[in-house]
Amino acid sequence: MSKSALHRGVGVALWRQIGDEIRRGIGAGLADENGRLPPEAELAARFGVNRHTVRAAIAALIHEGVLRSEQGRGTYVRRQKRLTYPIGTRTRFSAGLEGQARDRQVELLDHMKEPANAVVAAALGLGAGVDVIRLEMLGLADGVPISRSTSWFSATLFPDIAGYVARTHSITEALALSGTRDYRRASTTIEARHADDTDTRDLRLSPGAIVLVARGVNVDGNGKPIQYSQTRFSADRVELTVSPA
Amino acid sequence: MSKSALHRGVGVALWRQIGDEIRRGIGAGLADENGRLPPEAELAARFGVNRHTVRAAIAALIHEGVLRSEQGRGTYVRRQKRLTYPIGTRTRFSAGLEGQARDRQVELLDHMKEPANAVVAAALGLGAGVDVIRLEMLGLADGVPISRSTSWFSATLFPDIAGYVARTHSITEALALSGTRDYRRASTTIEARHADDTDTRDLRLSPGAIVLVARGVNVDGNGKPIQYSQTRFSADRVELTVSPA
DNA sequence: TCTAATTGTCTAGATCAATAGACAAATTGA
DNA sequence: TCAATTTGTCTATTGATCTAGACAATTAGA
Repeated sequence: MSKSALHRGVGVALWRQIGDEIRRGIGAGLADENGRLPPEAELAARFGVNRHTVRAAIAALIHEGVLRSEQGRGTYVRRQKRLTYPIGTRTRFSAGLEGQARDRQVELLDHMKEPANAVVAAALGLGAGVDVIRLEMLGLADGVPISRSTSWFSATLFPDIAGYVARTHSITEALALSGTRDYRRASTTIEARHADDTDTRDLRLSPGAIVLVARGVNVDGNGKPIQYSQTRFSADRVELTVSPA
Repeated sequence: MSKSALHRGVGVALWRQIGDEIRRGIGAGLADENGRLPPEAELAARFGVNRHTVRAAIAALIHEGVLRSEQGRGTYVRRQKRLTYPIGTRTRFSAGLEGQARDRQVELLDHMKEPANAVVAAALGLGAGVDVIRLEMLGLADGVPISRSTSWFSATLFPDIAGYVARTHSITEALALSGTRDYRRASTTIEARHADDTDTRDLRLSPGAIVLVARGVNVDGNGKPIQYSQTRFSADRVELTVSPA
């Protein structure tokens, strides 16, 4: 839409700005039909910088897993399109990405029982300090980390949720095994911020990258809150769709 | 939640990382009840950098209008809380921010008639190349730019929309004057990216800042598309809430 | 009024970012 | 096989960023 120029002396190195620009350009026709980027010399001319500066940008994107380059041939994009993740009343990780990635999977990184803090207690409608179970999860599409979420469940109602998730790799199935066959999204809040340490590690991002943060509550058929979760998405790999009804 | 450490040699200057960190810390208890930040020396110690580096970060935030500092007294936050902007079927700019800001206003920056491109035509259900009216608008809360939007309307159905918006400073009223008394949001897509030139100028951001981009279609009572819009929010000043139903 | 706390300004040196140029190494197609 | 294209590596130089230290200016409180 607007051709964002580079800014010097604003605390962001040119190679990083160019890297962000290239990432954005991918999917907007920067690469050709084979996913091949223009040669370094041409990019340098287009951005009005030295080739070494473009090379630094490309090196960073290669490190992130966005690009891959071959001597004598050129530099190629690893994945062309951004995923679209639906946010609606009936969001399920795997079903939402169907048709966009061959392999979709939820991995349980960690789980623990802990007393609910004020926010979690309020969201789940529990008294403060009541025991809840916290799950740390990673969502993957074709082996690439897409989302990193933290969820809380009542320890009384879902004592075995962690085991079920570990076994089935699915929240929907784990809830079904716990006796909750249906659930829906009651509310979602979305914000954006720079990636922090946890994000860069788990989502394989570089510092300065953007994460979308979605916080929300899932309720059962009777409207009773069963899950509070906070999910971080890589803004480079995902966009969110708010589906009506 | 996680104490994000600083990263050296990653293309983002320390003073900018610290600036982002301070911005995030505001509203998470970094400033005291009077909006006063810890002294520079303490911040420098906390981040493990020289005081001059913290000063560079603060200088940038002062330039952005986030902070204000007084010699001998300390450094203060200008606005403590982030606004919450609701995204739902019945989103209206002014009503959505009611109670969060005293003064809310929509300003028409520019308008023109132009042939619809493929995306706009598809969204509005028009043939490609049919004339549409494009409005460039700025949303303000208490004089601070909050959102920057571009909207398209059918030129046949809403020939005078620009004049009505300029006069009433309200989309809802301009549509009513055009004969459309009710409308609702059919779909919204949300993504996050770094601010580009237009964003930094109109929303008074610094490069490297984050914008939330919401794209969506409003339809009238019969489900007929009447407005396609693309709105950019400053992620530092706004969070989005997805309201159900 | 004096002192402590705090922000503002200056100087000097060390490290990182960007430019410039040259040439090597690999690939492709004539 | 040869030439053109493209990525990979090296050296050297200039400007931006970060550190270190010292001291001035302003404010608030004892």
